[in-house]
Amino acid sequence: MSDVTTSNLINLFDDLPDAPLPIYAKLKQAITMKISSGEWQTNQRVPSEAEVVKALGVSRMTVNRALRELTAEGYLVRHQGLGTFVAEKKAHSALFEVHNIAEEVAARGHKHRSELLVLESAKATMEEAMTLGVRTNHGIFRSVVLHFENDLPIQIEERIVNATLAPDYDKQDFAKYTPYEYLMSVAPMTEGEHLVEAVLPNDIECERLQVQTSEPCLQIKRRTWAGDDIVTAARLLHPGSRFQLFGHFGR
Amino acid sequence: MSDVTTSNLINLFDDLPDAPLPIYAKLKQAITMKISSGEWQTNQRVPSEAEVVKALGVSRMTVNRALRELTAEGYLVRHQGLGTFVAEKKAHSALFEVHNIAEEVAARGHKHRSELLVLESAKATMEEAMTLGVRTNHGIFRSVVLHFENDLPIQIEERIVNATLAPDYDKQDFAKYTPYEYLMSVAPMTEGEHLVEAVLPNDIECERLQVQTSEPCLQIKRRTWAGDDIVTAARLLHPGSRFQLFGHFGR
DNA sequence: ATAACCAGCCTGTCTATACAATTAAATCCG
DNA sequence: CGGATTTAATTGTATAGACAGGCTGGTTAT
Repeated sequence: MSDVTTSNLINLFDDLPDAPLPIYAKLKQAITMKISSGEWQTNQRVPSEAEVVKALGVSRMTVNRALRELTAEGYLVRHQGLGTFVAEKKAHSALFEVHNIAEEVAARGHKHRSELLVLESAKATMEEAMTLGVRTNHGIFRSVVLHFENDLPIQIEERIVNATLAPDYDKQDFAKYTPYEYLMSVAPMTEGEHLVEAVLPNDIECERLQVQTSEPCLQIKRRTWAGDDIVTAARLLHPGSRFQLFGHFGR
Repeated sequence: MSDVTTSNLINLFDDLPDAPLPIYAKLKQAITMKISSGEWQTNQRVPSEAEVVKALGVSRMTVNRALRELTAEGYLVRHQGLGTFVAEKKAHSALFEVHNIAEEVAARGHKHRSELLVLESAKATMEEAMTLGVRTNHGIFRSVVLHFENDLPIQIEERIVNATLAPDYDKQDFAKYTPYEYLMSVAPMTEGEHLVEAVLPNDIECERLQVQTSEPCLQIKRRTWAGDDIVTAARLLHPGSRFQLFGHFGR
């Protein structure tokens, strides 16, 4: 882990908009800029509190607050006795939550229905096993459900399910309840991850969603945990012309 | 907003495992327990720093740290001159976290640079005024910035800014700092909303992003509040082949 | 040579004090 | 009565000082 020369300290406050910000905030801003500009690389050591105090003539508690908050925000990592370092990439940055499609449609006051296209019991391929965190040939279920909003296709839901954690998945009536609703009832989903992309649909997907080949679609890949186990992984495909993801943060 | 009796203070430290925790951490734990148990209701006023100091005999800075961190974590809301209150429940509202494209690129260990394409002062059209929640002809700034990751276009950032809230927006050097970084420094962004869609780029956008006309793009529309005012609205366009949104929920 | 020790650096926490900024209520005054 | 002003309460920030605890590297003792 390389060091940071003192020269980097001298201009920490340079070129900052002289907005009426508290000192600790200016310091935070100056440091995040050093990081995002690439001047301070991952795992590189950043100046110690004492060094900043000496260079900038501010109180150690002020420096401490800036570094502590940046650590809480994931920019820095601190080790007692060693120093402060630029953290590894912020993995979980943009976070959002997606609702159950049936709920969403209902919330808009529209009619929801769904068609079950595939429901089978199978053994996990290597790729599926990787996705679910199980061994190859572990028992899984595969399902494909097509969701409609006011009789227009709104989502293709491709899903694989860990059979150990939801053994009765293939006995459900998915015309009545969505797979999501059933899985929520059998396994308390405590954690999840999403991957959102814009993609072009293939021919089968075009037909199912009733869109042109050239129409961009919003694809959401989602994995859901119950405790340490992955319950299910889904790929949700929405026609771009009829679907938006809405999110809200703060208060 | 009702009050909290002093009796609630006396036993703040009771029933806590006497784990070797710092005082501020015990205080945080005691307060979150009061909230999650329902003893302290939403919008209810919680003891002031001075009251806790008097009741528990700890330093005000220690109490301040506990309350400040709980505020950052969304448990409390503080108003200078008024007091500290239990925050609204963090509902199942889909939440995103804002971040900065420059940071993201840097986090991946890649080089970020940006080109300022447009920066102008103007009067809000009716549509822009609606978006920003101001009157037509209210002063705004418009900017278009093209962001690169390792010299490949990764984002077109179209933005309008409320000139009243960020009067020096047009005097910034957006080759050095992103608009996001400047706006964060002048206005504490407390709230925001996102709209994510899959769209096809028009000809100008294709050229700027160096993609084919048929390539789907991920479009994020974002509005950001500081208190009750909308500071800025942005439209972010990413090439679908080079960009994914990643999210994580739960714990 | 090896082990034990220690000095120095660094972060983590706590305290006491001071002043600024904001808000609501109380007070004053015409 | 009503408007302007003052006051008290509360949070926000900054500072100086103190001590604890972890880590590293050099020194000393065996």
